[in-house]
Amino acid sequence: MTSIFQNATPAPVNPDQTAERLAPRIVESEGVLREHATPVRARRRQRLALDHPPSETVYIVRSGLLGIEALPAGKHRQLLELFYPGDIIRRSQVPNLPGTSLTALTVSEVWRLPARSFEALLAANPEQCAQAQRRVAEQHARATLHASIVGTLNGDERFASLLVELGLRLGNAGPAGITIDVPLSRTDIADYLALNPDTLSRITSRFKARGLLTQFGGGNTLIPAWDALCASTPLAATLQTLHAPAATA
Amino acid sequence: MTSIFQNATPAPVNPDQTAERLAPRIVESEGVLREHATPVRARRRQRLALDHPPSETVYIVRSGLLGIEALPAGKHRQLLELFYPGDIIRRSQVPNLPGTSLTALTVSEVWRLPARSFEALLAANPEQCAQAQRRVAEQHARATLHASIVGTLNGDERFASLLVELGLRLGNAGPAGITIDVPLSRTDIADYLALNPDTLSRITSRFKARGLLTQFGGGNTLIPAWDALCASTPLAATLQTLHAPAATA
DNA sequence: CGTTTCGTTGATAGTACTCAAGTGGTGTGG
DNA sequence: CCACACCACTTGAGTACTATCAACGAAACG
Repeated sequence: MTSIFQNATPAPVNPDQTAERLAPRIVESEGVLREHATPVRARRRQRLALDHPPSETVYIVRSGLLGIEALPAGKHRQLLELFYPGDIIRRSQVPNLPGTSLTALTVSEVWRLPARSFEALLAANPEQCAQAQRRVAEQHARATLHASIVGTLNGDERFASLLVELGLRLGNAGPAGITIDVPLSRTDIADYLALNPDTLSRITSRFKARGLLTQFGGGNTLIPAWDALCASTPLAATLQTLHAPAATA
Repeated sequence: MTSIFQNATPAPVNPDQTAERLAPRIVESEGVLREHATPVRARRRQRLALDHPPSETVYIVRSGLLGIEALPAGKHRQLLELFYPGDIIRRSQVPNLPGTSLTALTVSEVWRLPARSFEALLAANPEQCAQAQRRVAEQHARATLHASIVGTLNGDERFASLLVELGLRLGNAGPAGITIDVPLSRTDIADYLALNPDTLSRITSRFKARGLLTQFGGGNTLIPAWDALCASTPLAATLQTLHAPAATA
């Protein structure tokens, strides 16, 4: 049991620290991209166009949370992937599934620029080229981890993994525990974890009964015992490396 | 039913065409990378070192088939991802799961070079920088698609999807149908599709009974009815866009 | 205040996992 | 050449988990 906690120290940050840790990344990006990118604000549930390669568009997330959704024929909606500030999004990164779209899950701000411009800018700036490669590699690792989560974990473990991810990304440490303003609806969570909404409801009920979770109105969630939550998923340590503040610096 | 076949034309190629379509990609890579990369030949089941960022290594697949495997605590081995010729592999692309390793699934040839060198070369060559970005984006799409397959499809559909993928990548068109020399063992396939080996055995028996599959010794597989196989997975059209010869040119 | 939507919960069915026994092929040693 | 052990694959029976369907309750909205 101690092995899990070694690397999975509960390190959600307060808003001030969040702003602080985003600073260096934003400064680096601003230098070259700011002049050529178009700032775009998206409201909740707004879809952003995902064009195909000839006129491909690149998005860079500045704030908020976005996701890729798909609508397989005759099946439920899927939430394939989540994007956080700093992430790079382009059409060719996404499989050509029916109903694929990029959707803002919260009020978000992104930079938009043509793929050709993006590539030209990176080619002209070695430092930023390497940085973009590392960023895309990190996103790839997250996509692979998600496949692993959905493929091998049961419902409870999947949900615990998502809570750990959101806690590390969006959590605020408070006196009673970690508070998360979860930007995903029940349906979103179910679609992301490849679970039925009914099954997810049972899982949340179980978590509440076990004291792992307390819910307020409007998606506000309190996690009283972070360590106990981390112990509920075998991948807490791995999530820590990909979602903890230090990993994105 | 016709909608599936519109884009999923059975287009496995014969060896000659395979060599032909790989040509342009290899030529482009050779120019800059060849001088700085170390050619490495790996035998079947050989593991390649995956170092962490400070001394990170980049591999570029030249021939063969490789995979990322992980050994979650108390669970079965997982095959997280498959890599084909032209793919780019580095440690930071892979989640930090226990027992993570890069393994050659067939006799393979790769180019190895330090991440710093790789980044420097891309920074110096705009054309190759853009090419590498497109390649990594394509790999990302495949990883996301795999998560979708494992998350929403049942056992039969998952297996059919893998057969379509391998048929498009490795298949040879013959008089009796498409022949595939499957380089994966039963265990490999089960671990890749997040299925139990027993369950996979039942699935293959079902496929044989339905006339979708004929097996010879040593992994040689014949698919008599490609269209029927494509109709067995809802993602045939999507697989086509990511694995058909035209997609990798 | 009625209507709609979302979340919850129970009963049931379908799917895959687990364990166990049986089968076939391969390699080794007598 | 045969006997044996060993391994991978197959197949059956029981179990666990999740999906599905339906009913109910609560909150949001007109």
